[in-house]
Amino acid sequence: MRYWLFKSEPSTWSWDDQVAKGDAGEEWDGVRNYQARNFMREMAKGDRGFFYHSQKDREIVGIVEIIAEAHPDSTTDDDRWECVDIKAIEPLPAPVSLDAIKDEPRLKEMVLVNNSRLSVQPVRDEEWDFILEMAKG
DNA sequence: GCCAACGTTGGC
DNA sequence: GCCAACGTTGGC
Repeated sequence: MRYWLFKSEPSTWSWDDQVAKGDAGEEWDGVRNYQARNFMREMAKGDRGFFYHSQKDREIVGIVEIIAEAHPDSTTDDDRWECVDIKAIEPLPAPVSLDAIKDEPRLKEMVLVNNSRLSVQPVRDEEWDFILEMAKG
């Protein structure tokens, strides 16, 4: 299983919105960036991802699971753009902030730190485990 | 609210 | 196919 990170501005689509969709989940649509799309094409059903609130909050708030692999994005007729479906699994015991991640030398290679504008990104196994430890406090 | 970084678009 | 212009994202 691989790990990922999904970034969303909470005023547009928040963790609470995602939770409200339940097991039915929701398309991660609206991505118009090739790098992000390519990562979504690599995702497999059952992979997991962090749900990150950008802008005002800047913290990882929950865990999601990929429930449908890449398919055409229903919000556009442009067939270049695809998306996966994800569902909320559980919130983190405590959110892990961008500041905390940046303060942690073991996470300095994270895409989140080095390419802040990429909205869908891979997370290494060791990064995933370490962030979960941080969330447990 | 500003601005740096970056990706995309389109003219040539 | 290059590159300038432009638009968008997101941290600060």
